[in-house]
Amino acid sequence: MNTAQGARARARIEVTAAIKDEARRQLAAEGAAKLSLRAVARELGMVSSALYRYFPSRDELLTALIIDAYDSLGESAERAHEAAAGAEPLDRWVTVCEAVRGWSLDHPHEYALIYGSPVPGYTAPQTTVPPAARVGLLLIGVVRDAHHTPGGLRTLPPLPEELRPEADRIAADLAPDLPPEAVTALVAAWSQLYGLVGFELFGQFNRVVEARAPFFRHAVRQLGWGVGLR
Amino acid sequence: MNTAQGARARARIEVTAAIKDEARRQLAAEGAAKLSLRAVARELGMVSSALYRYFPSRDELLTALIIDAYDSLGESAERAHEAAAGAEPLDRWVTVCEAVRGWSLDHPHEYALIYGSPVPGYTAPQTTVPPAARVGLLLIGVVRDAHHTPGGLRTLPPLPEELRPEADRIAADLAPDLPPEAVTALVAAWSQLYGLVGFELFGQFNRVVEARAPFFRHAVRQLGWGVGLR
DNA sequence: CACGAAACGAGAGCACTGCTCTCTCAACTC
DNA sequence: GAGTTGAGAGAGCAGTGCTCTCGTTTCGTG
Repeated sequence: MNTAQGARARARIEVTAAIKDEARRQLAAEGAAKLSLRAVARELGMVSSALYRYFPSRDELLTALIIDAYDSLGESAERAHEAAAGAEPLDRWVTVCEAVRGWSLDHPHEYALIYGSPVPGYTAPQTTVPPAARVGLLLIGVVRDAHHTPGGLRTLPPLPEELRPEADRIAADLAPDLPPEAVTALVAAWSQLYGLVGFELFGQFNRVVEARAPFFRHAVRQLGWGVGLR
Repeated sequence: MNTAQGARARARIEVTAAIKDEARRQLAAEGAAKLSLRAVARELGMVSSALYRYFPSRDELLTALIIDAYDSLGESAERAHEAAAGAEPLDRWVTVCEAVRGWSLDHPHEYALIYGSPVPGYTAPQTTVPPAARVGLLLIGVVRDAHHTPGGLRTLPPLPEELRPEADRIAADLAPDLPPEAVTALVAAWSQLYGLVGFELFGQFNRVVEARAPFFRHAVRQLGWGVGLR
């Protein structure tokens, strides 16, 4: 049904893609704040106003790039996970984390776009939620696999009283089959993973950590251990 | 010697402060990207070009704000630490972390300025390093105190072979009196703290974590436990 | 004290930005 | 084939960072 679309519709798809490609190029080269609609249009041989036929505003273009970035990151992580299919859960956990780190080092500006400060004045629409969840779901999957495997998860220390209801709620939302202690630890570890990546990427580790890959590997292994993997 | 400075010099100090204050106001209101030199000048009743007598560029203004932000955060954390002087190390650790979170929630745009994506194309000069280190030094201090206290630190799991030299180097740089396992865990925990804060601040926890304070408290307590505190 | 240097503020101007509006022309629909 | 819709061009608006020039004020020094 798509193949014999009108010439108009096909052109629209192509131009839209070309705009995103060029925008991504500029994003990679200069960062989000220097992404200029006019420059994109110029590079594509069009005039800036024509671009508004495809994206109603600069923010909408950025949203499109954000979604693509989440998907690109998610796909990287999922591929790495599949490639490690046979391994121990803890090793798969480390593999996924390293894929996140690798993608981030390869796409620093796109990382900044999705996990750095949200572009000021800009709040991401709901559309971005599912792609954004991919890495998280992957990590949940690793822990769930471990849980349903002989040996299972370590027993984690009990949650403090004040956190029990919240932990039950989070667990019910994300992974009802896992113990609340593990799900809570998982959410924390998920965010902490991005602390590690962000600090490396944004220079906070400069003159502090030199051998970044081994450091990262060790840190995320500890993180995995902390959610109950062995 | 400062009191009888020339009228010119005193005026310069005042105007410089006024510029920073107004810039901070705009930063808090709108975020870094919408901080406009012209708007600052306008608000102060000067013309934009006059502002360049005080800051050679917008980036330099931002740098000044970054340093102030680091200092403001550091001071918050230090004050909280002092207020908890008598407590157990682990409790002091949690207190410092909560002070970081509190300051960040109160100053989201300043947090974004220093720990979010670096303003694109911009790399912070060396001047920012000492203020940026304050929170880190505080955390090191807590762990060091614990180490030199009866009971001391937990014995941490041994480091992997590949990380030993790096861990020794980091420990020698930051805290030669602490075991390398602890210093390595400390650096990781330091970055992970900002993962937790950043995710809360930038909306990644929306519709996932609701009771943020208890969640955070628990997570950083685990973090402290992970560096050897008990 | 007076004079020249330095600091300061104002204003005009440049090149750039996101975005809007109007106009024309080609493609599609009925 | 006529009418509707979508695409691109161009001009224009308000805003940005930054530079340059030009009087004025202040200051250190001869």
